[in-house]
Amino acid sequence: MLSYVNGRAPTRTTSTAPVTQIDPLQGVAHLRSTASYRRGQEIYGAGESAEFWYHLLSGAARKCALLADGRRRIVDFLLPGDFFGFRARHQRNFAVEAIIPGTIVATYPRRRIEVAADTDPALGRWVRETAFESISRSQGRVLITGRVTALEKVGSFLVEMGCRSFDRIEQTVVLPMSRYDIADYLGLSVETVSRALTGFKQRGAIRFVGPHRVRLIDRRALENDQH
Amino acid sequence: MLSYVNGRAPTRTTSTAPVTQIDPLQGVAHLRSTASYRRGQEIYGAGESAEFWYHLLSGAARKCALLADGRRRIVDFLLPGDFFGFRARHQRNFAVEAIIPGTIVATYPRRRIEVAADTDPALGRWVRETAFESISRSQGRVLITGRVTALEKVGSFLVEMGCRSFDRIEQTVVLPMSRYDIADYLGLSVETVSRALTGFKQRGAIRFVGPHRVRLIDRRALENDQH
DNA sequence: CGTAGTCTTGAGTATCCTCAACGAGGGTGG
DNA sequence: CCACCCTCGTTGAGGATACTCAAGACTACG
Repeated sequence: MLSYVNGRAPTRTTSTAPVTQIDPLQGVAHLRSTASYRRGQEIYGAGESAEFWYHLLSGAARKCALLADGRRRIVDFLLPGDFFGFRARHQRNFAVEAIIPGTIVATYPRRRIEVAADTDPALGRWVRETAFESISRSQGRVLITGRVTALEKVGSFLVEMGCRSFDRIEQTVVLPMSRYDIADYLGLSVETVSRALTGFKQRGAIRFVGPHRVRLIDRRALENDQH
Repeated sequence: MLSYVNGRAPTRTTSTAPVTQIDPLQGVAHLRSTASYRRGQEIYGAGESAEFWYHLLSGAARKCALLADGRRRIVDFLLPGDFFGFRARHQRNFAVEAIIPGTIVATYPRRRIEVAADTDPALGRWVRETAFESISRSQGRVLITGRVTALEKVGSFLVEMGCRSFDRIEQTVVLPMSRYDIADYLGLSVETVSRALTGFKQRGAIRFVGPHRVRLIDRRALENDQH
């Protein structure tokens, strides 16, 4: 059984810390406020009005949809550096929850950024670029979840995480989410995910350094489905 | 076996036709050129530099990725009104091919739109909104392809197409793509797609008016997976 | 009217899900 | 400090689902 800690009221602070930031955002840094979230805490909820854009600074989060029958479905994992919360219409379809305790997220008021972008072409371009990146990422994800066999799904998931969440010091891929989350994301059962991982381990394609740290040994074995 | 007609050189014409157009694009209408594509013809290819933005005016197209092992994977279907080709980096990951003979696509030079957007805030906002719509659409798609059973996948695919490709006159959903394309898109085999459709038909949830026209009778039966 | 591609249906098999149980780790309270 | 609980992760056995292979019916188009 999964537990959802959905307490609100994050520890919000007006940020003046010199976070390494992309240039175009410097001009609107005074609009930013950062907040820290506990494990399982909601960053924004489905049905909220889309008044803010978000920038995940540290930790990790999951973007979920609630299906009509009550089941949950993870649509995306958000990692440090990711922007999210872009929304055309005024209401949100998804909820975002922190996975890691102490996940830090920066918040920008949408309308005020839009206004600023009207007079600052560089900012406007930057928002567009960021949105385009988000599109590319989203479509790349379809290539992972759309794979046929479980081994293919898990394998390409590991490769994707290897690109997005790599610890250079320990030379390992960090999987901050639980096996349940991975299973939900890939449309598999937990057991199948676990079995696929042990399968890769036994074949020497990966090596575990704790359940949430993996070293990718044979990347080709992860991408090709050689049963 | 599928056939791919990949001939290039579409029938390109500088457009002055009074197509119904969204306001913000009026200012850059002179930059537009339209082209007609044959069935299977490539609108743009993987590896091309992303110099244009596209607007599908009539017909239908599929966005595909070529996997390392040579297999193809359909990532998206493009229907009248859809914008595509947004890309952050300079090279494209996907190829787009026409599905319907005589598919008409409008093309806008990316850089010149960007320049125009620098001085026209409404245009800049419109591009952002369009990109955000594309993100929402892409994530909604994950909810379809990420469903567990084949019936769920095919059912929610029909519902989505019911929203996107509805013929008001005949009161039918138009499925311009082949069963093979649907199967590829949903990550199923052709046979399974066919069987799921027959299943829905026999249960009275849908009614066929030719293989590419469906009337949705019981929408709830398509969304709920009641085996 | 013929051909090629598309769509449907059938039978057998492999894969993945469900149910069940057990081990490991982290946090809390005695 | 240890025991306990809760969640997470892994492994096993059995059964349902979807894939593969195969063949026939239908459509579109020249």
